[in-house]
Amino acid sequence: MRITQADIAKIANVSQPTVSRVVSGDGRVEEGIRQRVLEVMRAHNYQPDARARSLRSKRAGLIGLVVKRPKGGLSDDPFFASLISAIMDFLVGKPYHLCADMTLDAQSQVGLYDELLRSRRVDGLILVESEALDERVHRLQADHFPFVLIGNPMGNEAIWSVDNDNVLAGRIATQHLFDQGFRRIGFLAGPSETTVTRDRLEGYMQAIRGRQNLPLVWHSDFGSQAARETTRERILTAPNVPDALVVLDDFMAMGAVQALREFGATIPGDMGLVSFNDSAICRLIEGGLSSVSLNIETLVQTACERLVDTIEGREPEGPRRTLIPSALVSRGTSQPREVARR
Amino acid sequence: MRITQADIAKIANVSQPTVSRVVSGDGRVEEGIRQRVLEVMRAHNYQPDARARSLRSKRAGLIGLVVKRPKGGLSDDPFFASLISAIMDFLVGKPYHLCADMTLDAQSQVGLYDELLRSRRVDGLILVESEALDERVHRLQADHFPFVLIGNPMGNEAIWSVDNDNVLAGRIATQHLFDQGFRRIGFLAGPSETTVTRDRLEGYMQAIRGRQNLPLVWHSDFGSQAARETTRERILTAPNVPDALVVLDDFMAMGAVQALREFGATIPGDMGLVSFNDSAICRLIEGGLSSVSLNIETLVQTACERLVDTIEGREPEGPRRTLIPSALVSRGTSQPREVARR
DNA sequence: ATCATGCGTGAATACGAATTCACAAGAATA
DNA sequence: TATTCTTGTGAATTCGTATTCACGCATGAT
Repeated sequence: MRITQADIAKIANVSQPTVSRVVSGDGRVEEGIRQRVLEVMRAHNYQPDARARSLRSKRAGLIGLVVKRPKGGLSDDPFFASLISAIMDFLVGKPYHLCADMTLDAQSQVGLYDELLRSRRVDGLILVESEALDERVHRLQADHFPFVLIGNPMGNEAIWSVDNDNVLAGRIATQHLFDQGFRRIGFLAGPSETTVTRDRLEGYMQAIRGRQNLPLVWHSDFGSQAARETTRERILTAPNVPDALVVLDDFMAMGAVQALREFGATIPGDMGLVSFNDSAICRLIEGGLSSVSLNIETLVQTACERLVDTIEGREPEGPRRTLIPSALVSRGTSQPREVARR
Repeated sequence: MRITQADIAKIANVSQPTVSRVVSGDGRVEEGIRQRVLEVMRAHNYQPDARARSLRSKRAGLIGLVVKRPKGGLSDDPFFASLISAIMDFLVGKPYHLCADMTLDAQSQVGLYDELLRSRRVDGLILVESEALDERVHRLQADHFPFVLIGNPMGNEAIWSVDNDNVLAGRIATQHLFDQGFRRIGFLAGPSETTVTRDRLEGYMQAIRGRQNLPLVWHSDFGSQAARETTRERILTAPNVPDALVVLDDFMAMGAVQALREFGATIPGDMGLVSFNDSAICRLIEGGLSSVSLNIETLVQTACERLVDTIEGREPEGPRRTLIPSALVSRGTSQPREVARR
């Protein structure tokens, strides 16, 4: 049998509301009584019931995270791991817990939407989506439900959203290679329909403007093996082989590294490399892989602060659309050619 | 203003309990009335309130996951990523959501325990801990709270627990190297006080029994760089250099690969390698890194099924302590020496 | 015809805490 | 002394749903 406020009240010879006042720190309780109640609570190891509390006070203390991925599609995704890790970090000590859900298809999306939001299970939602074209978003807006999008809102300025500034990241990566003395810079991209490819490629295009006449772009599937094959069969055999590559992510870059090694090319002597994400694998090769770090902590912190502000009725600071700048971590694969050659 | 069962009842000209019965699928409602109520519910877009429901019916529909890690300590941990991903996979379509929390220290542990369990926020708990010496575990047992441990219960047979069979994994890895023709097999381990090191080392010891007189064990810190230094400075300079290494995890193995390459040694010609976890990085080197796969899906599925059974009042099948067998994924670093040499 | 049975329904209550409201007792003011 | 104004407290109500209980009606058995 559970100890309730009513039980505590009876034992301490006060009324249940008084116990409630003590629990929630309402000042209007005489010090003597307060102490007595606290004592009884401690003695009986009382713990308030979150459900009853939330039913009455309209605060669930839960923040939902919804990710749309195929089954098993998260385990190898370092972005997701960092994301959820950063959210959990952020929430430590705050009066919210993380409620994480995955959906497979549009069908279960809507179900989850009802299940999580309209049933008032969570106070707000973090949506992770590369593009916010979803019907959900409209429903969320129509219902005035607090939510923040991590990803691209497709120009919808009414949505609170946070994203990595992938255009900037692409520019930084390319610019860095120019600065290090590389002159024919190529881009090893992912599938052209993905936002991340589009954005980083856009940054690359901006950076080469005026410095390199011809963009050198190759599209490949994700993953190190696909990138390795593309590098071997299409980049290294191209009529105009670049002297440096911006690669869409660390895994693909590692594939490129393999292909270059097999070919007998030195890095960065024959080919400079910069990739994105700055994941743990960047340190797995001699000298390290230069990579543009995504600053996921800041991204998550910004998103969470916006969301919590919205939930708690404050107007969040800053613009609705926030882009988190990236910073390059320069390692061996982008050292100046002179240095690399001596 | 929210639509409640009472509202629906009034509109459909029935009583609130009848609406409740329709919602929860209680059969004892006349078909005509049921249809009318359903119609009104649809027309007004009714969604039950999870909080009220759970207050009354004692079911939160949440499963808690508690991980003890330092701040930021999850983002680079592929085990954790697979774990949480597998849990989310498992829960898709089931009447439970995942509530994930991280604690930093023993202090916040207890707070979280109160916050999650005793406040009845979650129905059950998944504890991820290498060793269950925690005070929490005793409290969980004392309170008869449904929970399952992922990790080592330290011989406590009263606890439902699931773990990778790391002893078996260590044996498999070592055995495999013997089978491939290696004869002086070393073990590059992590810090000796960690359970994972102890268990896999135990498997190694079992496997070399009778086949190799002397165990060859080196302890190192976690991470590729520490492993690389250990390999370079202590293994490759040892009086008795092994011809193959079992390495505690993929990252450390990649460090060993680096050291071997710098040394000019070929893999597996001069040194065979097998590691553990079978993470994505195994495919980042030419030929691939042989690794013992942990089968986290099965582990998580077993743990979750046990937990859900316990929550729903059924006695879970199988033994309290379950060990999930691992399977070796053989790749280039453990190819037979003859093959490697021709 | 009579009585046990079963079914569908609504009134009432439970779940546990927060909040509203009214009402004491005491202090401060006129 | 009579009248406000505090201040602290408890009775009652609220949140939205599930459950218990009792009642009325119809069915079937006797």
